[in-house]
Amino acid sequence: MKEKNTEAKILEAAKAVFIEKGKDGAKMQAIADKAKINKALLHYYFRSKDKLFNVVIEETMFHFLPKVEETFLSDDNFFDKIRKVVSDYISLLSENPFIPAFMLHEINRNPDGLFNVMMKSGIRIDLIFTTIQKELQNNTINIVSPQHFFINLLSLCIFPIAARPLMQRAMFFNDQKAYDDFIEERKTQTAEFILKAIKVS
Amino acid sequence: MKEKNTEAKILEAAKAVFIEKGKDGAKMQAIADKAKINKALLHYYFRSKDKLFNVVIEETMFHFLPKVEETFLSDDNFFDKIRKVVSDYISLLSENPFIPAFMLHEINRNPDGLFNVMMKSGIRIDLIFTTIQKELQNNTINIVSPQHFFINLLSLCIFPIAARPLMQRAMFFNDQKAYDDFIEERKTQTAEFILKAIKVS
DNA sequence: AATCGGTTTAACCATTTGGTTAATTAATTC
DNA sequence: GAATTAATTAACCAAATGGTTAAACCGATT
Repeated sequence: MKEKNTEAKILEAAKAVFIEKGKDGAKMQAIADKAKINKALLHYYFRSKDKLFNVVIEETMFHFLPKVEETFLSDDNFFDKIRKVVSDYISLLSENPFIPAFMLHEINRNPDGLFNVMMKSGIRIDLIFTTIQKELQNNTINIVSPQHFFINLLSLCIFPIAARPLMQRAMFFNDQKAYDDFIEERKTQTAEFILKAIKVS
Repeated sequence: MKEKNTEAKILEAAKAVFIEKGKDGAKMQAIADKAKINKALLHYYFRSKDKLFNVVIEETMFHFLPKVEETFLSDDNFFDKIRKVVSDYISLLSENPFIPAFMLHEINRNPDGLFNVMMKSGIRIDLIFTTIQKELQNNTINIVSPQHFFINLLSLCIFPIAARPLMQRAMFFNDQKAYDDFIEERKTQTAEFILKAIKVS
């Protein structure tokens, strides 16, 4: 039989189920169903739920972590970098709307495990801070610290996607398109909000 | 026996366990152990896991939702209101560090259920928007819309607590006190960041 | 076509888990 | 203080769930 790559089919299904339901809420049977295979095949390929989940976590981190660093280390104008990183990151997350809440849940469920994976990803958060620090010394921006600035940026990009299901209901009468438009606006407005807050006056 | 109020003891334990582990990760036995009672007593008082969880959700929402509205509807100067709501909300959340990620997870797990509870809480988000809108018409602030402004404010308060376990490791070498200080700074700096971003220039 | 290795499945197993029952103990009422 | 009601527990149950096993299947090799 072997119509396609079974392992890839399983991983795709596992990602979808784990990210939507969380590790505890996800059932191996549900993953098998989604991949249209027998449950025993899951264990044939990945041994255990823990092992499978770890692979999902690693692939997810490798997929979503580097984007920020990448843009920050380019040699664009600093303000344009902010515009780009905000827009790109909001785009990426809004196409994967369960990722933010999933990751935040996992951050609290197993912080050490996540942090180890993050280290393995080779991301260099200190390089981002250095870039910001340099800009700070050039007197083009006015911020308290690179850490505050960076967290502010992440907050404004990630939270509106993580909280979407409630915010869409509470602010837009559960109008899907209204929130889509809202997110679309945020791709530019969030950067302008940040820039106004940090520009030297 | 009946040393204290058993029902309250159970609820306290249930809150702690549910909020730390999430609905799926929480086990009834763990709640019983934490409350130091027999598992059957849980069902004697609350019938089922679902029922118990609903009570926890309701109490949690009633505890954490109204604070924002309260401050916003006071008749302080608008800028002082922002300073106060930001400081108070960051304080409240940092004393209950699992709440943000728990709520965000729940928002995605069961948005309709959560929204219904929110409605029952009597919170009037539209009144907050009206307050902001009025300020907008008085030309004292420069924002895109009350919705953007409100989400920005929530993002900057909530995300840094929700992501703390990872951020503390990634940014401060897992130094507890360093992150405590960081949060303490945010109580004032976040408001100033927002104010700079919205003040008419 | 017989065989051999990797792949897939149906059936099964052991543990965990939410929930129940029947009996015991503590309070309350008469 | 006996009778009645409420609170609490140990033991048990059934379903769900992660994981295993042995057999079947399939494609390639000889």
